[in-house]
Amino acid sequence: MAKLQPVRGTHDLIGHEARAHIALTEAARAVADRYGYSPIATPIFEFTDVFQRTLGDTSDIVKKEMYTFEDKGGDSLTLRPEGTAGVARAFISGGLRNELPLKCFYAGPMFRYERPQKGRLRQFHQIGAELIGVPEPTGDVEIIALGADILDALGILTETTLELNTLGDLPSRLAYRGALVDYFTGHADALSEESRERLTRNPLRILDSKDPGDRAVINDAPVFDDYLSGDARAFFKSVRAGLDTLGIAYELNPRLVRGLDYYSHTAFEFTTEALGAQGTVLAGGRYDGLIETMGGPATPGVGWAAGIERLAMMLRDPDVAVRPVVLVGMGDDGEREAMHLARELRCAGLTIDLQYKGGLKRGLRRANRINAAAAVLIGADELLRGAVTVRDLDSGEQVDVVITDLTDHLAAYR
RNA sequence: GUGGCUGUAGCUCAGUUGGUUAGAGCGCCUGGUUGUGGUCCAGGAGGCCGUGGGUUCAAAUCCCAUCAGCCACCCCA
Repeated sequence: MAKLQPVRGTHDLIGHEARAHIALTEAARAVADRYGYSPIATPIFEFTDVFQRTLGDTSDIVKKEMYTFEDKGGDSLTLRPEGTAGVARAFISGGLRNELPLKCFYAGPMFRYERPQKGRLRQFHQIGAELIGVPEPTGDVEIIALGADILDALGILTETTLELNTLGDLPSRLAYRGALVDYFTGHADALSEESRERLTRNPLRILDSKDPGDRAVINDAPVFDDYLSGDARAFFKSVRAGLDTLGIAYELNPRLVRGLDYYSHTAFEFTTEALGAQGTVLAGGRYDGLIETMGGPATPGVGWAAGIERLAMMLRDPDVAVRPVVLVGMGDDGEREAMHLARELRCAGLTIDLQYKGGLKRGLRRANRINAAAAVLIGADELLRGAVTVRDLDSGEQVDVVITDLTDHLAAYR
């Protein structure tokens, strides 16, 4: 802490950046509203157990990325690294089992102790949606459609690719996992060091390895399709058919593996080339076993999360801030009247920027800088007549306006 | 957590083989216009050269450490 600087991997949101985040979140929320998804806000920290148990002891998040600390009461707490576990916990502790299906949308900060780089921060923000209590593939289709429509509302759907895979049901996955471990163990000496580690942690990940040596071994590895149960295969087929019906394009990616243990069946990611190494923009899947694992009633769920910073990087200058009208008062009487009028006009729904101090020149210069549409000049001459001067800052034209007509006159600038 | 690149004014950057008061553009402030912006002209403020240590008569420049940013890996949003 030599100099006053933000904690590594955190970032201040200032000005148009802050505005862009809010606009983006609200645009997404509006789409979620139309899908009937209600807002939910869970705490940004939970008992460590909530994440440890649900994400799986072998996941990177639990192993090295959690912000965990002990509070003054001696409880181990963790800043949430993702949103689903908290929602699931709220579902259980709030006794919402009679409210099914539960459809919710959230937005807020997440925390992961990672090495930061572009598109990856220690505190970042996500929007997310969860659909709890719907075991049918229709639920998967809806949740994916919601994600696609939000990306579309933001104008970036066409720059993304929807990748789709199935992780099968639990029996299928365990059988396949076992087959993979057997196979790769037999070829362990040919595997990279990293993949040998993955063998115990998450064997499915080996399939996604970029190591050339690994690729050769992977080519002859068992194929998941051979281990998929009939039910799991039928489920996946329904999901694909639903997406086809809605005209949502996707690419099958058999190597798409989710990092968190609680996923099953459908896994999907909207990815882009535009963001470098961090290509995943919106990702999720089905988590049928999660709530039961946490000690709740067996309840299926499906959902996704998207990184707001990553989405924001894909938007092109969405600065659509309203152009204000600037009020410039001159002299004591003028400044007092400006303050008074500012409040009246704001209450009337206009966006008003009050010039607090300084003369006309400075007021106009500042008006120009903040891209104001018009300036209202309030000085002694005008006040004697009960009027003000309204200057259009684009044309430079000025007109005298009686104060009682000002609100109506400025309607053109709202 | 691993490897590579980078760090000079609010921003983008220049700074010659180490050499005396560290520069430019943009932005900001003031004046030219005691009540009229954007253009133009003149002037001004603003830098412990990321931080700490070392080498040297002398360090923005060389060495080490550290912090931060970027890129790749890992992983993920």
